[in-house]
Amino acid sequence: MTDQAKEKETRESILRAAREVFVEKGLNGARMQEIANRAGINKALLHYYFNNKETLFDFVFKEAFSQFWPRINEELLRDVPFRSVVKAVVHGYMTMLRERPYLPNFILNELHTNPDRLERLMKEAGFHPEVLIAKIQQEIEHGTCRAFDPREIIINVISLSMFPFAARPLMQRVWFGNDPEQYEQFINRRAETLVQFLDSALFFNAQQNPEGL
Amino acid sequence: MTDQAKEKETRESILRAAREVFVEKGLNGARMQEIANRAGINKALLHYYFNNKETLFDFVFKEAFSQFWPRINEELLRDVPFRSVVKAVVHGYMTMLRERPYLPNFILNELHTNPDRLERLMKEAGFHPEVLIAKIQQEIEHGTCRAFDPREIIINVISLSMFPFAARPLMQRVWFGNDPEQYEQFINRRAETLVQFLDSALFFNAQQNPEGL
DNA sequence: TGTAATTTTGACCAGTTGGTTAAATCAAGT
DNA sequence: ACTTGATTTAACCAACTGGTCAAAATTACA
Repeated sequence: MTDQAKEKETRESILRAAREVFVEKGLNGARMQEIANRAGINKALLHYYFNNKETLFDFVFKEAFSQFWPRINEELLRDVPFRSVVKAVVHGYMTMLRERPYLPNFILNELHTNPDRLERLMKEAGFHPEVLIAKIQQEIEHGTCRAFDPREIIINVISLSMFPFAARPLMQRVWFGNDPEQYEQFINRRAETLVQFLDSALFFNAQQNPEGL
Repeated sequence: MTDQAKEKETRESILRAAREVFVEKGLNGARMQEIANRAGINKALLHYYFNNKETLFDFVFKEAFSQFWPRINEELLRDVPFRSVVKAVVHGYMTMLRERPYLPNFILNELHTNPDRLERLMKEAGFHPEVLIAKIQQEIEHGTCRAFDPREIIINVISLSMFPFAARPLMQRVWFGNDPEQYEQFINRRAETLVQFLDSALFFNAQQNPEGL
């Protein structure tokens, strides 16, 4: 194996291990030793790749944080109705979260512990809601969408998508006797019903399906 | 001052300090020394009142956790329509969360770090959704409420109530230039609009207000 | 006032943690 | 084979952390 390939491989295994441990234990609970162990390397080598804990955490957190806001630019550029945007966003969130179920908890966890990091990352992984808000307002004026504060609509969509993942340990126990499989099925069904729920909440003629998508 | 009064006062100041520090830093990030400092006492005295960190954390967490599930028994016993129950629950949540804005984050934080504690607390601070589910199902059959899985309805109500508090640092920065006052106003307005939102989502004749309450 | 019980304190400790260092190993080019 | 540079390791350390303990201060009460 070449040098570069090996380097990259080690780096990846470190990041994978770091993600695991940070997600499980949080920044403060995570131990560099454990990350090294899971990556199958020495602790000194860990510091060789990432100078210190903060650097490593920052890298992992940044990666996760970049996925927090809905990705909608493409949909918005095309002239689809807001209703289809909602559907696309929800489905996008749900598939993303099925792959990264740890993400909401991870982000909410370290959200208020280090405001400076947040400030910095907010600028880097920018979310520009102006276009989206304008579209919502436009549909409200046009009478298609119910008249809620657009910011609340956006927060509601994010809340409904993320919270069930963040509160999974609780929900899984209450509703499904702590059976992971049943909860996954529940989440799978939810991808559909959530769109219906938001449809009823936001749009006037909520019985039939939206045309696009 | 009598012994008992003083003891109680010290104990309360410890708990107040512990709540602060645990909420800010999490279980692992919290330092017994800092808790002692904020309580204005010695670290040894802290261990005199609470044997160890776990005991203290358990106490604080348990107190918070007991408020997680909606309190609805009284409303349900009276024969009010589900629509009014939703309204009452949302308002109950919002006033509770205005007093304890740290609660969602705090609970979601330590949710998946210690499953055993969760298991124990779930039994103590019991939530018995059977009655509520039955009521929802009944209204669905009666044609008043849209046909969603009752469990999803409950999760949605909790999500919409709690998430904006859990994600406050983010939301406050994105929408309100990190001005706490503006966010509080936003939350205050939300108490009303959230009821409307759920009304549209769940019930068929969603324009006018529900009769009860 | 005297005394037993409780509350508070400062000093201390053993274990852990993030991080360092100097030396050893390895890969690749010449 | 030799040099050069990157990678890996074991041993180590200073700082910190939760927790202890014996003694001092305070309080309750006879």
